[in-house]
Amino acid sequence: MRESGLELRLAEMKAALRDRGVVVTRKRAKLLEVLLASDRHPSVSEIHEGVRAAYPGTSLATIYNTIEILKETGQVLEIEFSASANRYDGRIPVSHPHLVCLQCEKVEDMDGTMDGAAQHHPLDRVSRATGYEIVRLRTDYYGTCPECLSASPLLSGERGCL
Amino acid sequence: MRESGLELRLAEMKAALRDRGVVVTRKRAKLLEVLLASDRHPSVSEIHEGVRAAYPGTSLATIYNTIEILKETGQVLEIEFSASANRYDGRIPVSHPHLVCLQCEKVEDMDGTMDGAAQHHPLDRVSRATGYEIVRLRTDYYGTCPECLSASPLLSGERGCL
DNA sequence: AATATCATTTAGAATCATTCTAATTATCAT
DNA sequence: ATGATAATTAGAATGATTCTAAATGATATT
Repeated sequence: MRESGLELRLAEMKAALRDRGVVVTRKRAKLLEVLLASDRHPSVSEIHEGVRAAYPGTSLATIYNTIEILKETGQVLEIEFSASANRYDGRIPVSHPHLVCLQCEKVEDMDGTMDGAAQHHPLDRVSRATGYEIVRLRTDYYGTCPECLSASPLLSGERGCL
Repeated sequence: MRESGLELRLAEMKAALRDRGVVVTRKRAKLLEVLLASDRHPSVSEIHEGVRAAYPGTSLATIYNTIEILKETGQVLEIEFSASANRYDGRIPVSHPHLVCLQCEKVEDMDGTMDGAAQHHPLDRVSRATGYEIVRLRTDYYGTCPECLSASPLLSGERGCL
């Protein structure tokens, strides 16, 4: 995503918070920046560290609180894991596929050319077909990333820790 | 799935455990039965209750231990949730799409005619395209099931607790 | 049958991410 | 300044899962 895209996205998130009636405090603004700063899909504690770099006193609760508001306003996509911390995508806050490395816990967006799943099964089509009111879709591929594969090729076929 | 299919599946799971070198104790056999008994995708505590109905003294640890072995042998599919207990699919232990109700926490297999995602993106095709060694795929649709919708139609558009 | 061995099972403690709580602090309008 | 409201905090509580060390059970060998 281009720089301008990120700027736009940042403005969008701030606007969404304001519309929601909450103040975009300096800590919250920093949180948004940290969230958008990388494509790493950071966890709450990574975000916490990032915010604390600027505002050392920041509590974990503030991160959780703000993430909760972002979730409620549809401004962040939560990627849940039961065996490790949840990860957050602020750049693209709607359902889209990911690649998850079970060794290093990297979470990547899957290349657009591959992301057929979301296209083939738009939420409303599934809603009509099933009678559910579908609000989101999770499409994630789990395995070992190229870096981890070359770091220890023995990993082939094993299973990881996520 | 027909009764014979379940019997077959049960035998398959027992064989897999024996091949692994672990004993299919009565408690473990009961666990497998409970796991296969419904299409509810039970949680560990539901399984625990089911096993305790037959063997009251059974500890939670036994359920977790055995589920772990089943996971390692590819005999159960773990559907992870961070906000509530994981759910387990012993009937179809390979990646396939689910419908998840955010209100009542029901987890259903998605009808075969809809499950295009797994077909369109076989794991090895994604592996080739990404350089990952993909071992499984998660494709789950989240929303409100028809029963919950008719129970309280106001739910439309809200978000749930999962 | 007695014993040694090894897997299984157990209760409870430990862990860890997340949520909750109650008190404090900051902000803003009057 | 004052009062009201929101934001933030530290720490406790929660809940699913994992770990631990001891107890039990089954099996094979003698």
